[in-house]
Amino acid sequence: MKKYFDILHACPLFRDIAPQEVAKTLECLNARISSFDKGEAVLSEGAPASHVGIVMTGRLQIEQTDFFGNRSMIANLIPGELFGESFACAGIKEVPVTVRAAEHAEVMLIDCLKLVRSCSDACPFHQQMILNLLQIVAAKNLIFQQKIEVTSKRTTREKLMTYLMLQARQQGRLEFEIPYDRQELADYLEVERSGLSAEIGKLRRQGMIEAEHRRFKLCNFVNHRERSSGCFGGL
Amino acid sequence: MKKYFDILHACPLFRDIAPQEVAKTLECLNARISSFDKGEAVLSEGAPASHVGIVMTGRLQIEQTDFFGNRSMIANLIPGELFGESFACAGIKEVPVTVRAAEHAEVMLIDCLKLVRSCSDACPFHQQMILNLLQIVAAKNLIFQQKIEVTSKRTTREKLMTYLMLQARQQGRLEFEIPYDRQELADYLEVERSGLSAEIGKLRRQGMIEAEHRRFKLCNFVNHRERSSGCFGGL
DNA sequence: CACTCCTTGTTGAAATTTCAACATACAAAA
DNA sequence: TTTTGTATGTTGAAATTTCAACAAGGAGTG
Repeated sequence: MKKYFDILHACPLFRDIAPQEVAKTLECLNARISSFDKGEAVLSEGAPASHVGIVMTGRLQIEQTDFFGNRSMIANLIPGELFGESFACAGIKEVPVTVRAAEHAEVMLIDCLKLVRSCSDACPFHQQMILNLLQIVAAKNLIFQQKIEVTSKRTTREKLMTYLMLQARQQGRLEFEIPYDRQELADYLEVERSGLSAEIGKLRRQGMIEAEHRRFKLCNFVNHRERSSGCFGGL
Repeated sequence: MKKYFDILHACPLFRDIAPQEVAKTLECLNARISSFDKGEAVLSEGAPASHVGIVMTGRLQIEQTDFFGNRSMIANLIPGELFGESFACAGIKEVPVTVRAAEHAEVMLIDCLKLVRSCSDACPFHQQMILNLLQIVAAKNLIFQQKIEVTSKRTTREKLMTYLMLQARQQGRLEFEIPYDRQELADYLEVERSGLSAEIGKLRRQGMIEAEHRRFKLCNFVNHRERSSGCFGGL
């Protein structure tokens, strides 16, 4: 039981809610924990999008099936992670994905309507959770926006450079580590791993970057600024 | 003055707030309207991300400048549209973009902190606006997710088919109209217009779709289901 | 050490996309 | 009517990506 509270406490949905108040909050929200066997659907495509879920133990996968019947994996969820919040908050009727237990898993489900409508005694945790939810969804938004900015570039080289520059900006240094290995980076950039390796090699040979494993360093990367300054109206 | 209220009333941020209460809400939020000349920056890159903006008149553009100094246009905002909400709600310090008036424009700016912290007399509009904001941000999330699903496909053909199938699903029919002309569709799919036209022609000749202007019809598209059923564990 | 597994880099051919250019159709304007 | 402009389709060459296959270098294991 303790371990549940540890996970909740680390979960951004419960940020700034005092540990001793979590239990009360859960009661107020009528949160319940359900168990799922490996392969079992936690949420099936077409089911009402009414709940926010939190992985407590085990591992879940979000899948989507296209018109051809091809199933593709969208995300992999580990304990502490949230799912379904965008669907529930956006007010759509049915979830367009299936969430499945990749191994035996326990999941906490919270009715989003309950969360969103203030309870009768207007408890303050409630309000805090709504703000947390807003923060979480907005942050995810920025992550998506950034991914789109990167992957909208047409060539592997441009995608890679855009990604590296964003990382440098975010980490505030020209030398930094990325959270992906080569295959994962290729997946993120939506390009072929071999082509990515080739492009990294090319940039390295041109002296624009240093790269080994997850550590990158940008060299002759930054001094090209202002190239297009004064180009107003052209956009 | 009346026209401002018309725009606000149509703005999703003020959904379910009675027209006669809007003025009071604005006062409570200390909302103010500012004017900007053409080319002037409404929000400059690096400025604190504290406000949500609503375009009242004119037109704004969201720009981003990369490390090379290349400026690229991210969005085009017309009256009634919101901007800055993801940055403000996600709690990041500085906006990573510049919002600029593309023509003379009036903008309403609302301090997100004021919006998010309940006011002293806990007015109910307040709460409704937070929920509206949550709904808006979550809906944008789904739009991004969908765009990523489409553009993550590797070929023009796959991108196009994925997009058309999603449209068909959303509109609930196999014959439907899309909101883009060819150039705009190519931009959305992140492909070349000429290549897109070629691919549409190919699909048409193969009898899989009918297409003229913005009207599409999917024909031998749907019966390929279940091809990969039973492929568990392979994902 | 030998062996396996895994990550990364490399390579060349095939497939695909981009790019530039032009053809056609249609609508609006003169 | 002619003219102009815009949207769309088409084409071929150049550039790029994908694909399949293999090589090299660790890390871990027996």
